[in-house]
Amino acid sequence: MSEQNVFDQIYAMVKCIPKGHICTYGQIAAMVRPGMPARVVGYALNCLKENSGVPWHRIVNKAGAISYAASRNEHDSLQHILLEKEGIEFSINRKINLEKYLWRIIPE
DNA sequence: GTCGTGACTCGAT
DNA sequence: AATCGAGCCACGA
Repeated sequence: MSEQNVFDQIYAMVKCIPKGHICTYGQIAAMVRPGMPARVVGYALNCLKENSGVPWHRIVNKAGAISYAASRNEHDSLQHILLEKEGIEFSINRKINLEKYLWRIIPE
C-alpha cells in the first residue's frame, strides 16, 4: 500500500465522499498530493469507468458548476440528475452552494 | 526517452 | 461582468 498510483488515490478519495456532499477537483488534488493541478483529477475521472464504484458525479469545479465533459457526449445532465438524487440542490444557474454541500475532509 | 493531451484553476483584459 | 489565454502534473502511445 505504500505508493499507489495517483489515480487510485483519487478514486479512493472520491469514494470517501459521503452521500449528500460534493468536492472540488482542486480540493481532491491537494489532498492526494500538494501541488498537483486539478487537471490530473479530471484526467483520472476521464479514464474512470461508470461501474468502477466511484461517485464521479460528486465532483464539481470550484465554481460549483458541473464541468462539461465533451468526452461524455452531453451527459452533463446525468451528473445533475445524480446530484439531485443525492439530495443536493442546484441554484437557478445550475450552480451548487459549495459552502452548503462542499465536503470538508479536514474536520476542525 | 520524448510528445501531446486533459471532466481545472487563476489572472488579466 | 464575461471571456481568453497560459500553466501546473500525470498518463498513454
